[in-house]
Amino acid sequence: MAKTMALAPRQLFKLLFRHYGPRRWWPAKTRFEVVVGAVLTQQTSWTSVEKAIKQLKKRKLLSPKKLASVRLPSLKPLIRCTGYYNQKAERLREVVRELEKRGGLEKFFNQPLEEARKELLSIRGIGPETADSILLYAGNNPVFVVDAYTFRLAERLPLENAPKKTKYEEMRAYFEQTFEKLPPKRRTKMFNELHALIVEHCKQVCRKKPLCRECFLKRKCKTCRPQSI
DNA sequence: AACCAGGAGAGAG
DNA sequence: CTCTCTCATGGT
Repeated sequence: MAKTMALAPRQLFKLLFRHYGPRRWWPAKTRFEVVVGAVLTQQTSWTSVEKAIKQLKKRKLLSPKKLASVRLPSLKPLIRCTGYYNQKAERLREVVRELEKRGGLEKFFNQPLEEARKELLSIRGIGPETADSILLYAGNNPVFVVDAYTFRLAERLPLENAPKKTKYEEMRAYFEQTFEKLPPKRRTKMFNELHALIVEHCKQVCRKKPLCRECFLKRKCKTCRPQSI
């Protein structure tokens, strides 16, 4: 009976946090690095992005000014390891240019949240997930980031009353609503951890260490089934 | 050796 | 609005 019960987002957070502990995201030193990483990590593993970031640092290109004016032939080989490097080189530079045009990140986040989101989404190379990643992890705004893992988890757990796949905005609203009574600072911290926890969990259960539903819920199960969450 | 990775954009219907 | 294709390298 208990194993067919749908889970609420709060419970999900509790279980994941208890199991994995704080994630300390985003793995970057500056807000600008968050932006660069957010673009490069699209459909790509983070380890590849780390290599690319390292390369950019080595070439002293990891700054708004430099990246805004770099020539594509110089940029492409450095981020080649992240895949889609032709697109990403062009789009990454464009993203940096657009943000510089608006006076830099400091000034950019000094505006209403919805305005910032709208502007981010208007830039080529920034879709909903990347925009929200930047808003949350670079701007410390109380925004929940939805990714492919989130949809998968919501469907397979399942999460109670969760929206269907492909409905990004609905899923984001679903998570944000469940914590709406908390103060903004607290929400920011929650969303920061929850998204990172979902990523960590799915990376493990979907590839390396299969963890069945029983394990997930109770952390003690002798009959792990193949269908991991 | 297939399959997936912390997506996004463009085009078709 | 909802599919479907494309972009591409790197790890399991």
